[in-house]
Amino acid sequence: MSRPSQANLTTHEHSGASVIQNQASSSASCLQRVPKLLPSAGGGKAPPPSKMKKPSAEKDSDEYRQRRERNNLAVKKSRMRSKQKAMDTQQRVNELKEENERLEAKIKLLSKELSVLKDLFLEHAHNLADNVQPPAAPSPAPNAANGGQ
Amino acid sequence: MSRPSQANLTTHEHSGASVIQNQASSSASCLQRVPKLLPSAGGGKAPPPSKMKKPSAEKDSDEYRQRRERNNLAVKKSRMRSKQKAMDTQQRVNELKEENERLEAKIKLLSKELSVLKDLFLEHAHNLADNVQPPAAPSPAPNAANGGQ
DNA sequence: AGACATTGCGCAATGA
DNA sequence: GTCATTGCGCAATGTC
Repeated sequence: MSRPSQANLTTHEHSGASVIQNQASSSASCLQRVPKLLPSAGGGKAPPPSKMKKPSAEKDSDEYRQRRERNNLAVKKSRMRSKQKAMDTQQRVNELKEENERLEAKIKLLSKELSVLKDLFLEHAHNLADNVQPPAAPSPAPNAANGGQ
Repeated sequence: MSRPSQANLTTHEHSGASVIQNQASSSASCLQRVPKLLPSAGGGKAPPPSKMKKPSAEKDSDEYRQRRERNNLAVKKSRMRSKQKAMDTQQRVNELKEENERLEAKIKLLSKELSVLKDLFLEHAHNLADNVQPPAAPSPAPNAANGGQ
């Protein structure tokens, strides 16, 4: 479930080949400059360019390559899960909204039922009061102006 | 207006200096990292490394740099909004859950009320049935009504 | 001590 | 044409 097929990952030509660079094996090959990052700012600091964490070696190392690949996989997985989670959350919102509507409808219905019963009760009470008192003259005033609330 | 203060961006030490790399320095001719991408795979193509979309020029162009910078800003903005949206969605879930609880509590209360009223009704009905059983003589024998004889 | 997971960032392709 | 989105790799960092 977590990993469909990482075999494809290695292939992974997303679109147009873009930066395909292969350091292959032999020959250090140092073409292509990588101007990445900013050209330093004016007022900022002036970090000595001759500073690199990686002493040139390490990068060609097989182990480095392997670590990178593993990390790339991990990153991909993590991002996938992140997206999935987002979608799940969105769906949850929809479900909750639906349930909310259902509950509100139910409340409406119960309220109505309650209102009817209360009215019946009131009517009964009036009838009883009126009937018991004057047995011969039941006043025909069944209903009154009573709001449900 | 697009760049509030790129001075900081350039410096941009979000955590700890990260990848500040400058290709314009002496020494270390070409050890930048470019091994990007994977070593091709089984069915994939074999992209000749000696092929670059960017004829070396273009990249040094001021316009290129400018475009990149602008895109970087756009990317940042987009990602920020994306995260914000995700958080909003999560919060919505919480709100909806709260409201759901509220509604359910209300339903419970209404149901209880309804139940009580119904029970009262049943009780009354039984009483009536017992008392009104004999339609001819429903009155419980008035004590002094006909005692004259 | 290693391995995996997260996160910020830049690049490039694509969408609108 | 510009900006917005998205997939990807890299590196730093966090967690176990």
